[in-house]
Amino acid sequence: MALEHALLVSLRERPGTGIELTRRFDRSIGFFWRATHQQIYKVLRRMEADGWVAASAGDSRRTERRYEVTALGDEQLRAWIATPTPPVALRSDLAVKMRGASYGDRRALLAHVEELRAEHRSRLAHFEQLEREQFPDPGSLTGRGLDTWLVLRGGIIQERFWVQWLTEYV
Amino acid sequence: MALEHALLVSLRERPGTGIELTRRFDRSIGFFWRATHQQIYKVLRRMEADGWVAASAGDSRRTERRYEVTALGDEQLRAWIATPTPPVALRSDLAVKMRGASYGDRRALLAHVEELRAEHRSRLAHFEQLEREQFPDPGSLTGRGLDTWLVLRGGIIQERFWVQWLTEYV
DNA sequence: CTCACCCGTGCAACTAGTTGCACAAGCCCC
DNA sequence: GGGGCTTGTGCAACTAGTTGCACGGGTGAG
Repeated sequence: MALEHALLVSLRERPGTGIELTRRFDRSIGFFWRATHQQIYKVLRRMEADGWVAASAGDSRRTERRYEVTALGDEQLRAWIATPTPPVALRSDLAVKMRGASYGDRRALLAHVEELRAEHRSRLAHFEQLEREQFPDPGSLTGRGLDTWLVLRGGIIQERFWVQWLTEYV
Repeated sequence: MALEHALLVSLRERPGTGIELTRRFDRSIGFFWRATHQQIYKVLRRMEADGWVAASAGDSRRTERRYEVTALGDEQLRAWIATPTPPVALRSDLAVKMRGASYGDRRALLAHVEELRAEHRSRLAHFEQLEREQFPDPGSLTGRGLDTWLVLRGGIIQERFWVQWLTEYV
């Protein structure tokens, strides 16, 4: 149920249209919450109906709708952030395959693991580069900048988890 | 779509009833794929209809149904393990909350993070104990034992990821 | 100018998973 | 040996997310 709230966070930072939100999700929050544009449009409509966000006509096209957070939406976000979060487990097809390797083609699985490891390596490198470029001095951060950095750190550490695990595997 | 296949893996190791599978999911595979008993019963019925598994009457109660993998199910599992796996991202409410901390009660969030960190710490300790007890000499493992150990390693490394990240946070 | 293509929005149908509850069989205690 | 409790199976209703497609309004090439 976090998609609504992820959208609220994004819209609090800056109002935007459906497609803009979709693109913002390709970075930062998107490390930890992925969504298709269809899902985002659907949820935005519902949030509008519930009064969490308000839409205004955009300027570039007739059909464009620019959303911003209402007072109610703000309150909802605040309340949600205050509720405790149960720890969620990662769902990984790959882990299931590893566990069942005896019942399939072990050699082929190893090749896939190798590929995935390369992919995670390059994502890790990408994230680390982002960190160097955008947060050269993390010690001085506060407020939203700090929050963004901490989530990026989560992305980096997560990629390290993958690289380390898959390296043990191969 | 991995639940079917996770059940196949579990049933290949040993035939079992719905409730037994539910309990097996509380460990090992369950680190990476959690499911409620309702979901498991539903999927077992579908798999039976599709001919992936066969049910026989259990001994302890009239209604008990003991499932085992058919030749077709085995083939499906083998084929699935051979298909490449797209990398899936972790979905984390907590990350969204961290990212939106400016718009809520930062102090309360920190307290929750602290709690979750303690929980991950204790799970990590539990997993490490399992490893010591059940795999005193990992170097000598092969086949299914090796697979089980490697997945447990994934669970351990994942918990370390959480502890590390949340420690950076607080 | 206009036609072909692209882009942003969105609907429809489907699948996966969750929540809440029901029911029957065994068990356990008096 | 009967009444309440627990356990295993499962249905029903709902929510979240995915996949595939449609449509209308620009935009740019000829």
